[in-house]
Amino acid sequence: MSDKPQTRIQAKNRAAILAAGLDAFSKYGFRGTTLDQIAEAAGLSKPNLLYYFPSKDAIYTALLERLLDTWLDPLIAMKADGDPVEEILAYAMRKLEMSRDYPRESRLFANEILQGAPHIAGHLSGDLRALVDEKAVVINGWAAAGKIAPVDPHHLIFSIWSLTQHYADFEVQVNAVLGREDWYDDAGAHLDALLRARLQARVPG
Amino acid sequence: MSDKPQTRIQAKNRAAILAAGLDAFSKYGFRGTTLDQIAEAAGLSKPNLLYYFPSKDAIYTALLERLLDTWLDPLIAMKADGDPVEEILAYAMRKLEMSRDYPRESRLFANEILQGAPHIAGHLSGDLRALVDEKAVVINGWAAAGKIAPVDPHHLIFSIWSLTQHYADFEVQVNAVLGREDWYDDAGAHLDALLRARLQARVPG
DNA sequence: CGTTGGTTTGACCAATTGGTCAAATCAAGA
DNA sequence: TCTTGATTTGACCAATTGGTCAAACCAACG
Repeated sequence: MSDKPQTRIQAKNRAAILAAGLDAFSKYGFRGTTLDQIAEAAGLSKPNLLYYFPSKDAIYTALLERLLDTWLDPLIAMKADGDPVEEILAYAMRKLEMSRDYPRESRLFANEILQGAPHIAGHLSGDLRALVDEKAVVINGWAAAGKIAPVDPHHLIFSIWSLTQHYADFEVQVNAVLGREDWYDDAGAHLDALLRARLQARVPG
Repeated sequence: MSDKPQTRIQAKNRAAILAAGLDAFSKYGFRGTTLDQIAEAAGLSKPNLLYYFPSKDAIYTALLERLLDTWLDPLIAMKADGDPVEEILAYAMRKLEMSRDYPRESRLFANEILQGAPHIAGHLSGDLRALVDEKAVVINGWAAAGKIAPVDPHHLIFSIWSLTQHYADFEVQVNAVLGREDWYDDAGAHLDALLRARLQARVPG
């Protein structure tokens, strides 16, 4: 994927288009987003927008690829040779940070999955599955060594995904129910206690 | 809300439209769904569809209202006079059952929230918030009485929402990562262990 | 059988959709 | 300054969108 040299104008406009596209696609999904919408938010005319990206699909695909490129980094960073509980907790906290710092990316991903993952189905059953399986082995090893309580590693990972992404994807609901928007620290503390209790549950016998 | 008398044909066609609409809206959201799409799936012509519902919005609204009508039932059913841990666990299991039995409804809700909850914002900060606050008092009471470990009740409820709805909203991803589709029982066992560990965590001191 | 009210449809509409294209404009280096 | 290539735009297009309407159809009851 060699980055072709870009003029300043290209860099600026492509960035503006991707930013506008992320805003729109993350809210309305691929089909619910229009080129005019993106063009206006990016401050460009529609033909001008299509000068930088050949099609609506190209914008969407570019955003998804950029996302997938970093989406798995927090899980990749969970290392077998660290302290098990702290490694898992640190992973959960990194995911929670991503929900705070990149909520639109999280919602873009959620939208894509809701629609049946038409653009990234292969990625899910390929890269993603392989990575999760690999980390499941690590978690199973920790459990076998008595470092954490026995746990289904796949569902543990699903739990971390759901608990953290919820704060980005359902942000509107969280804000409405809590009546405020400064709940991030509370969420982190709650998540920490929840996972810690499960991982350190005394094994009966 | 008096149900007007309906002919058999009306009942059948309205049901077919709502079913088709649920399919489409839950995948593609409001803006990403077309009337032609719904009409074809319902086996009706577009003008015929519009004979039963005055607009696309009316179909969507009808679905949302039908959903909200039962969406909170599991939480409402959580009673203060039961055994705390079992009440909370039973609530989580009811939500998980809803993810299994009504995944499209869950995705419809998720789509609405992702788009910023334009149709149900009032409901979120009204009914929903009131109900959650009410149950938070109950949970706080259980904690104060030493029946469960101290826990942030709002975030505990968010956790149950996210953990359970994840299996409906991200079903495609779960299937892809696990490589199979018969994971419901495992999910239930995992959820049970996770919440139980947290609720029964020994209070230090 | 005829009528009446519920049901269905083909034709149609204005607005919007994703996308094209040639012409015009602009920026910057020779 | 002139030129060249990058950038921008107005005009345009076919297809699709949500929605309308009058006419036709149909089921059932008197």
